[in-house]
Amino acid sequence: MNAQFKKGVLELIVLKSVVNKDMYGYELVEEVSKVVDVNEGTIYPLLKRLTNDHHFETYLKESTEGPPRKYYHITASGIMYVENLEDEWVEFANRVSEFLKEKKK
Amino acid sequence: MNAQFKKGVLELIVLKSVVNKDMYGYELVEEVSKVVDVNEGTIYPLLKRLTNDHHFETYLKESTEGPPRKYYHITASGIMYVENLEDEWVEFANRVSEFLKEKKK
DNA sequence: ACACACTACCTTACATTGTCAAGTACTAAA
DNA sequence: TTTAGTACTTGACAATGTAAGGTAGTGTGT
Repeated sequence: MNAQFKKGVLELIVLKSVVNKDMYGYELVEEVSKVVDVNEGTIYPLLKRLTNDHHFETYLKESTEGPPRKYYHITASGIMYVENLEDEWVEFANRVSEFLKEKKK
Repeated sequence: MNAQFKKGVLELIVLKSVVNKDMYGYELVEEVSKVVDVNEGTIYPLLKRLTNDHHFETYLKESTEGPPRKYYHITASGIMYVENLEDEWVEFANRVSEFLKEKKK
């Protein structure tokens, strides 16, 4: 899978995943992997960035299946950010699709 | 416009543009700009990369409107490469669109 | 003749983001 | 007690787009 295509889009997928319910990192790796190939080394730094930018708040919770989980909760700022990001993606993808369709004629 | 979304996609747009007819750099900057914002500093290094990878061959041609133009012609290798890249992009964009649609429910 | 705008190309320093590989540590099953 | 699965972290690296600057040819207006 082309690594470049994912740039910026993984952020969108992670944010959208967390909008509905708080999730922890390892869970997100699996969730995002259903859409596009991704590995831990990509997701954890991304979560840290989004937290530093105040789009996420975090809290720890014990687990019976391993070490404590760090849960991510989206903030009001995160909500605004993801809505804007989604609009941008849709607009971008549509423009590219239109271009490719034109070229096919 | 989100700079990250463009990663890899500009390459696709440039390649697709040159499939039909040979084009020169400055012309490509304007062509690609119709689809997504882009500047010269992005396109010229990209053209060089694709030429180094033997996806393009180049030749110079005089112009009455300014300095000589460097034309880019796609090679057989370039054709194969762009077809594969387009398939990957379509597959990728569909997966992301599906995911976003799911989240909307 | 001179300045300016437009065409056309190139390059360097930089920022961002994804990959790979390694490491830490807890729980449970073989 | 070794192994597998869960869970988080980090550092060195690669790829690609951006910004800003430079060089040079052609044509227009003053």
